[in-house]
Amino acid sequence: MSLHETELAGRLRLAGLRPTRQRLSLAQILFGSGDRHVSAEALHQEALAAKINVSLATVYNTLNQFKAAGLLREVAFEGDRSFFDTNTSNHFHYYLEETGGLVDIGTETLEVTGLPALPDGTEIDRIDIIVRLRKTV
Amino acid sequence: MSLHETELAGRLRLAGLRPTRQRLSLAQILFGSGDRHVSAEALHQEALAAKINVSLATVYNTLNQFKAAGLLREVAFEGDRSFFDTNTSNHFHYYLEETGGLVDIGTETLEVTGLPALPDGTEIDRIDIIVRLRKTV
DNA sequence: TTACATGCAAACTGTTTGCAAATAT
DNA sequence: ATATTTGCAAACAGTTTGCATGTAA
Repeated sequence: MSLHETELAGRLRLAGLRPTRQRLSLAQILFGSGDRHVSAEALHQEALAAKINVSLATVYNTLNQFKAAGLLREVAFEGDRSFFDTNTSNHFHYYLEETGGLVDIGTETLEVTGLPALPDGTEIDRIDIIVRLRKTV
Repeated sequence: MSLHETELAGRLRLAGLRPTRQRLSLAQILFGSGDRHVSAEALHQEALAAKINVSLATVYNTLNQFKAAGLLREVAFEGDRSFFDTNTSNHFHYYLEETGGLVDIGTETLEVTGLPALPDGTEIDRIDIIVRLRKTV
C-alpha cells in the first residue's frame, strides 16, 4: 500500500503541517505499508537506509507533531524506549519480551470487565493493556 | 504498620542482601506503611527529609536489588519516569493524568477476556493494565 | 580480614531545544 | 517576503557505572 505524494501532502495539510520533503518521506515510511510500531531511532535508520536525509532531531519533532495531530499514538512502555503506533484506533498490544517487538491485539473480542468504581470526579480517558509474552520453555 | 529492624533485616537476608543501614532505612520507608508507589527521586527526597544519608545512586541500586529480589515490582510507564510498587501481587493501576499518581486496582473482580490465540511458542508472562483517568469536565 | 556496599562524579541513553541556514507558501 | 522547518550541537532528565573508601560478616 504505497501512497501518492498528493494524498500524503493532503493529510499533512489537514493536520496543519507543511508537507516538507522530510515529513513526506517519513509519512511515506510510516503510513505507506500497513500498521507499524516504530521507535524514533528505528525510523531514523530506515530513512537513512532509504537515502533520505533527515536528522534524528527532525524525526523526533516529526513524530511528536504527527502524534499531536492524531496521526500516531505513543505506546506506553516500561523503561526508556518509546514506540509510536500508526494504528490510532483503540487496541492493545502483545509485547514479545524475547525480541522487544510489539504486536497488535484487535479489540473485537477482547474485553475488560469488573473495574471497580472510579475515583470521584474522574472518567476513563483510555485503557492501556500490554500482554507480556515470554518464550515457552 | 512500622516494622521491627530485625524483621526487615530478615527479609533482606532472605533476599541475599546484607542489611546495611541504608537498605534498612529505605526498606522501612517502603514497607513500613502499606502499599506504595515511589519513584527513585521521590524515595531519595523522603530519605533525606528523614535525615537518612543516602546517595541517589544507592537509592537506584537498592530499588533494583529489591526488584531483582522480588520485593518490589517496576510499573510499566509512558515517558521517562519509572515507578516501583511495593505490592508485588498481580494487580493493575489507575493512572491519574491530572496529578501523575498511581492507584491500585484489585484483581478480585477485574477480568480480561477474549484474548486471541497467542503467537506460537509463547506464553503469557504477565498482563499490565493501566486505566488512564482524566478529570471530569 | 575479606567480600560486599556506599558515595561521588563521570558516563550514558533517549529526548528536547536554541539558533542560524534553508525552504514552503 | 515571511513564517515555518531543518540540522546541528549543545542541553537535559533519568539512570547506570567505575573506583576509592567504608562497613558487615
